[in-house]
Amino acid sequence: MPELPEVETIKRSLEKSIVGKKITGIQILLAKQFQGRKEDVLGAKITAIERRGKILKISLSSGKNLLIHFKLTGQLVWVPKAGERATLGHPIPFAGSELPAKTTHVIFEIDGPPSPKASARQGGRLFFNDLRQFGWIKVVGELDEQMTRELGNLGVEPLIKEFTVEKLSSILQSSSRPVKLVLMDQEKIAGVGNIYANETLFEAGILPTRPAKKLSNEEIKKLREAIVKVLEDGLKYGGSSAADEAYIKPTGEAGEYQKHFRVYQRAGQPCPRCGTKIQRIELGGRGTFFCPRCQK
DNA sequence: CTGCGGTCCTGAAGGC
DNA sequence: TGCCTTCAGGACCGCA
Repeated sequence: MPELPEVETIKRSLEKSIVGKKITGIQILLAKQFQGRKEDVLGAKITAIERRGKILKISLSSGKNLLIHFKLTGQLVWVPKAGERATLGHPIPFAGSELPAKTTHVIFEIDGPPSPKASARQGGRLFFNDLRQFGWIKVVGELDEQMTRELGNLGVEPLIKEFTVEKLSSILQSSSRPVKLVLMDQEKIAGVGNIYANETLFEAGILPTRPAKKLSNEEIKKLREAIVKVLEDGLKYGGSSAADEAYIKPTGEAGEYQKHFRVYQRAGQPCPRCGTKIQRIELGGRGTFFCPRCQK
């Protein structure tokens, strides 16, 4: 499921392939997943791509932005126009299957400007696929009501310097909820979901059920380092494409971070550190994995 | 503030 | 074989 490292990977990939190009067409195959007016998007140039928490923001020359939330199974796949693909040696689209797929719900047609550089002018199609249909694309203006609703309440970005021990400490001290739920609260820390919360707590040696405000200063310090390390690892491996996950990069390639899971979806298997069986419990309705010996 | 259950949705897995 | 039930999960909503 796209969390911070996955969305950041998507962002970096699309920056290379579609920034500077123009949206020349949109096909909306499932209306509920595209909220806004087509006219605000058609004919606009893509000027920038950013990420805030788990949300992707595509800025347009029209002054509007496309906000995209992938939720559990959303994907963006970029397929350059046939013919030019061979020239670039582009990887296989959509893990080998045909697009549009049954799960394709929105298609953007994108053309590049005249340019001496092949990759800069190459047009193609950007497919928004979403098996579970929980994701969404919203057209919003800078600082408008929708934009504020979606982005305004997000918490601190964990990979910027403002995410200090003091900041994390104040976040944790304000809640008696289990620390894992606080890590996953988007209004506290933006971008951490179930996978990275589980892996982070293993890395820090802290039980997911511990009341947030009861962590010691030493534990808070370790937790901050663990959050940063685990998210950066996720990013290094291009995100995680686990067995039950739909995440792929816009090139159609899988991420590799699932090969480095130490607790997530490893119930019953030995802890990589001490060999004790990894346990699974439910916390806030989510599968929660931990080593009962390494995590205190 | 906190937790709980329901909602959206589909494919996989399990039961018989 | 085939039908039926159960379940996972990000974010949100109503309720206790």
